[in-house]
This record gives sequence, structure tokens and C-alpha cells, in this order.
Amino acid sequence: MGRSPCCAKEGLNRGAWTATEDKILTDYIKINGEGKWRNLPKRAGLKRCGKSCRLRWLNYLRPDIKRGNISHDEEELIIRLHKLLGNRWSLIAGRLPGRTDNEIKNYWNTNIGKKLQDHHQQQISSPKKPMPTDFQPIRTKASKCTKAIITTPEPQRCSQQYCPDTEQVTVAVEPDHDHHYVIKGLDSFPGFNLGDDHNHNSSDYFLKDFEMDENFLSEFLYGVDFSELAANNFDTIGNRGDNNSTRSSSTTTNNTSCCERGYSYLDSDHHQDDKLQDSDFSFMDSIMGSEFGWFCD
DNA sequence: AAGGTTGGCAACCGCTGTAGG
DNA sequence: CCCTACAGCGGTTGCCAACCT
Repeated sequence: MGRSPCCAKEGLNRGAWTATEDKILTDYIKINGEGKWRNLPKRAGLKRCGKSCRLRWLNYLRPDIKRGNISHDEEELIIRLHKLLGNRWSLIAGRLPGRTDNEIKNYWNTNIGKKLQDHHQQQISSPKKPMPTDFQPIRTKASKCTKAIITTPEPQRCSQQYCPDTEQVTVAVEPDHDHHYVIKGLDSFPGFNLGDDHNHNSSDYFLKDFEMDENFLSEFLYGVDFSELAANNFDTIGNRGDNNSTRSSSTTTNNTSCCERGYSYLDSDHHQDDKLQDSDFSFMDSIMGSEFGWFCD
């Protein structure tokens, strides 16, 4: 039916796995461990291709697979991660213990994606609640942030020399000796020199866009326990009594788009510590937004 | 009751990145 | 540097049960 065989070899089983095949595969992996998928079928005595064995193990037979429906918390987490990561199902699954990329992908396609589509249709016919205007994840094939575009609500504050046509300023972002990403050269932008001006709050400035190369995002997210964050209430990401995590608390209240509501780097309280700390992901709630109230209704 | 339709999910395909020779 | 094998990933397909007419 249109689908060509996974492995061109004749005599290999295809389609649904039998209980016997499952047992053979499970027993083999228990003894020999995962990996070497190509040789596994022959060694285990299975008439399957290696790819098929790997998939069956990872998506179904693995002992740590969580069964049952996706919970509300998990769903919210999936939405937020998808907003951040796009269709990087394996990355999303990595933050949901016991869930597989395939499961999340299927869930998205059959539930969440449809809800979003329905909501979009509803918005077109009778707009009620605000929906993110740029409902697109940020670029995900990225690994090192090299440039950031910052917007200010007060364009006139920005020197023409640096932003001749718009309210935007592009600055360089470089890793320091501790591998923290630092926005460079802000002091040279008169409009952003906040050293003697403490009247600004963190909602005044926004990172609008990022220019990144590979791995930046992965490094960025490394070590964040999203399941824990989910369990402790999404709205408090980065603000759970952590004195160093106050940057974004005031950035989530306006109605600007999610990108424009990105991490406010120029918080006057922290201008002397312009670093993205490894453990400080307080900007996440700004990036991912609190605009999903409409979804939960 | 029978046939058609839909939705959910498991499995497959093809592409890509990476390591090793 | 090139080639090959392998593993992993995301998109797509097919099966089947539930639902509808």
C-alpha cells in the first residue's frame, strides 16, 4: 500500500509486534543492553530490522515508559516546550520523564494541534481572547547566541547613530570565560546606558530576536528540570523564592507578542550583572508566555 | 445490523549528523 | 578529506477500534 519496505531484505517481519517478539527483544536487551541495533535482530533471533527493534524498545518496551493519559500539567508543559522548541519532539520528550517523542508527537497532532487550529478558526470568526500573533517557535537549530536585537518602547531614547530607522538595536552576545553568554557593548549605546538611571523597570526593554548557531539552545536548556517546574506551577518559573531570579517577573503583563515579550535583559536592578546564569531561566516565562489561558478554557 | 467515517496510535521511511576507517 | 555504517529524529502512513449514519 504505497509504503516500501523498511529493510529491503526479504523474510523480515513487518507491522505489529507479537508478544513473543516483545519478550525476545526485552530479554535480549536486559542481558546485553541497548545499542548495536543493526546486529541485534540476528543475535536475538528476531526477524526484524534493527531500526524496527530500536523503535519498539524505545517507544514501547522500555521499562521506564509511563503509561496512561497525558495529564493537564504535562499538556501545558508540552505546549510551552513546543512554543519554545518547535517540532523537536525528542527534546520535548526529554523533559517529560516516561514519555516518548512518538507519543508526544502523536498527542500533539491529534489533540493540541487540533485545539490550536480550532481556536484559530474561532478567532477568525469571532475574536474574543488575545492569541499570540506570532505563534511560531523561535529557531531551534541553534547553539550559540551571537547577536541579540533589543527593542525599547522609547525609540527616541535611542541614538540615531545606532538605530537609524527603528527602535531596535543589535548587540553582540559572546560567551565569557565561564561560558556564560554576555551581551557586549551595551555601555556604548547611549539609549541603553542605565548606569545612572534607575527609573526603568524590566518591562521597558525586550530581546526581540536572537541570532544563534548550533547547540546554543540545547546548552541553554541543559539541566533544567521542566517536570519539576511543572509540578511547582508554571507561572513561577524562575521566580520561586530565588533572589537572583527576579528579572522577568514584571515582563509578563502586557499584551505584546511573545517575542517582543522576551527576556528583558536590561533590568536596572541587574545591569551590573549582565550574564545569563546557567541556572537562571527566569526569562523562560517571558519567552514562553502566559498567553495560554485561552487554551485551557 | 451493516457499511462508512473518524481518531488514536504504532510503526515505517527517509533524511541528517556523527564517528571511525 | 572522503566514504561508510550507524543511530537518531521528524514526518508520514496504515491499522484498528470506536463512532456515526
